[in-house]
Amino acid sequence: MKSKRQLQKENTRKKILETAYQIYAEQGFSATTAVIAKEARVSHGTIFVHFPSLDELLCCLIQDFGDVLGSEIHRLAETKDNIEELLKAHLDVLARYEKFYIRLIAERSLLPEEAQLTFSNIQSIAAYHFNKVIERESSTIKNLPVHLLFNTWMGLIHYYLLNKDLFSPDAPVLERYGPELMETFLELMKK
Amino acid sequence: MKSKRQLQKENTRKKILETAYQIYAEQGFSATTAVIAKEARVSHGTIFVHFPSLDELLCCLIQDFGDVLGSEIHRLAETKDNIEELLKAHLDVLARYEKFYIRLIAERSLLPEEAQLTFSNIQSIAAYHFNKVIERESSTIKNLPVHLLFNTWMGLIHYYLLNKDLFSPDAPVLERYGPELMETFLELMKK
Amino acid sequence: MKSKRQLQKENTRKKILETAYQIYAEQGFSATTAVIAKEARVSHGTIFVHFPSLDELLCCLIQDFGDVLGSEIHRLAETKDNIEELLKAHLDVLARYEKFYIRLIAERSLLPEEAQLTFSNIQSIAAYHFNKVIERESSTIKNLPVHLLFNTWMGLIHYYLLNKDLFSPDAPVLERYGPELMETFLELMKK
Amino acid sequence: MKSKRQLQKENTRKKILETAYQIYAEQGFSATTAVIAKEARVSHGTIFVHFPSLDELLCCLIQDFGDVLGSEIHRLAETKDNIEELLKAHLDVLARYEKFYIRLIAERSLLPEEAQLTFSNIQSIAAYHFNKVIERESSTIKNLPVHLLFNTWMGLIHYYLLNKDLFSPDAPVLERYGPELMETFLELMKK
DNA sequence: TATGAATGAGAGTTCATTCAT
DNA sequence: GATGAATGAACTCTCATTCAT
Repeated sequence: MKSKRQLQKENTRKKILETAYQIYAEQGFSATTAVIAKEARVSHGTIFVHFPSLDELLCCLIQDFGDVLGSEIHRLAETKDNIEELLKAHLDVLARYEKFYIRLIAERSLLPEEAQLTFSNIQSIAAYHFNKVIERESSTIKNLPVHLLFNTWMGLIHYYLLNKDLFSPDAPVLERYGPELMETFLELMKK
Repeated sequence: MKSKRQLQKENTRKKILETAYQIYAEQGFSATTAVIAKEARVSHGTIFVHFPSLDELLCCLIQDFGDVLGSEIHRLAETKDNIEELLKAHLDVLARYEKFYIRLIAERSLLPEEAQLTFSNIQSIAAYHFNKVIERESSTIKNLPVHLLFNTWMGLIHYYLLNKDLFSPDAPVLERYGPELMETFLELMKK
Repeated sequence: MKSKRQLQKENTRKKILETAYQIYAEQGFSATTAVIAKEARVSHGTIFVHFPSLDELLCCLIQDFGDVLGSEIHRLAETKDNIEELLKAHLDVLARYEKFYIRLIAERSLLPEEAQLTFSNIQSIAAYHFNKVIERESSTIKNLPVHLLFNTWMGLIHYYLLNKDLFSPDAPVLERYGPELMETFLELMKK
Repeated sequence: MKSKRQLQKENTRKKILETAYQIYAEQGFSATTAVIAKEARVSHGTIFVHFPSLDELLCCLIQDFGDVLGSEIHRLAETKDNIEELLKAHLDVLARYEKFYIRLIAERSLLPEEAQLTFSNIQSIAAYHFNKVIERESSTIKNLPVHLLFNTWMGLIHYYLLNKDLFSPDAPVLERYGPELMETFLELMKK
């Protein structure tokens, strides 16, 4: 059982991470620690009590995000045994975190290297499930290296995410274009 | 006829733009105006004589870049009447400007909104030629909306460009993976 | 008779002072209260339970140090009745606390004024014994005001202590140069 | 011939150094760059236009100071051929820069290492002249290693400088005690 | 036209101190 | 009495922009 103090500390840390998540999703990764602190209603110094540096905060945040995203993809993907459902699940998960995910892929170069790696690892979970399902359905799918199929899929959805302002400035992109993208990709893969 | 002064001025402006292009290609768009001025061998203030603000410089630079890229694509694409050659031409052009182009798509969020739009317009030229060729070859190509085919192609190559550090940290990505990407895409499109 | 709580409290206080002594000896007086607390295995706040402010801690520490040093000098000096043995005793005592003593004279300006005064008072004990012995041996010693002789001696050893990094970066200075300094000083005083 | 711009720049740099000199002399080396900027009537950023970092400012300042002090000592010492005059000259020079010199020897440990070395080198100039004169007068001086004589002298005056608050809180120490110290030291050296 | 020294708002980070637990 | 999370003022340093020359 946790003491009140421990709970409060965890709360503050969580609050900072959640606020950072929102602020970054909204303003991008050039948002300042001062803004995050203000929005989280903690003092500026408090951020550095919980995270020794901005880079550390970013790493933790993205690590956490990666864990959540990865495990959600994993959980949903596990029960899917056809490619269509898998892609749908993938889109569903990304749609839920769309705003932040866009910032992540759009501003990756601003992030500390460690965070970049962390994020890179997320992809491999999706790739793993993709692989598994593709192999099973290989008879109806064009004979191409799996990784190229996967990268085409990733490229397609990232392209729409990165160009959200063109495709769907106000509403979430994946909500609007997800089905279309899926159908396109399925049709392309088909023998 | 231009006075000597005017020529000199144009020269300086050009020098700044060229240097900015190189510096940004090398260091990304967080490079400072001071660095650009130094490398261009002009004073720091001179930059602001020619461009009222950094954002203006970025807009002009990307405008210029867009014009060059657009017209090069246009020039090469005009003579191509099959999809394969067109894609090859597209890759060739992008390969020539790879470093800067990557920065552009990777750090687009750092750019002023106007520059983002400017750049967006570039795509339409490629799209136009893509459209034209696809329609001609529609008999052998899967029956999908052309813009989705185009976006799949763009997504694929952008995905490799954006993840250059993973796919080809040292050598240019398009040089190494271009053919493979093209073949993949052609195979996918095929009926 | 003391309650358990009182004993505990005294213990903690002592622990803090001892740790502070070691940390300051090692790192100088710019060491932070957080470091001291950590090393003393008490919470950061505990320091301020025992000492209302950092300055107060410093004053107590230096007061205590002064008391120990003063009484040690006094104890040893009391039994010495010739100048040579007195100086030797003085050096011996200082050698035992060399590291901290150096910090004290080297970083005196960082200390609260009160601590500076406290420390100043230490000197007078040495001066007192010096005086006494000198007067007894005045026949063989140059006819100079005693305080000037004493200050010359203090100056000489402080000079070596303050420039330890030049004279003896690794080994204790007084161990290495003490005898030499003593001989020099004795020879200088001699008629 | 220098342009107005160059003169102005040099002026600002000089102003910053002079102000830093005064502020440090008055408040010690923990004075902040903001205070120096304010007192020098330049913006805070200007300091970093002229000196890339605080450490660099300190190094330049102490370098400059060392050069001035060293050459003054050298100039005055050159024409002196007896020890008495030499010591008087030494005291005269130090007296002129007393406040800053005290900070330098009192807070040496706060300075960047490079500055510490710079300062150390200053001493050797005094030592050189001391050596030369002592050798000439060796017949009347006690037979002791010259460096020990020199260090005794340095120790003596540094001791009075470092304890200015005890010996002469208001008036300059060397003005008040210089002659006395000199006489004492001469008497001690005498055979 | 070109210069570059000067500006100043704002960045991340540190740390003695407080106070609810 | 002891805790340690939270505070916030103060620190050094950055950089697009200005303007007298």
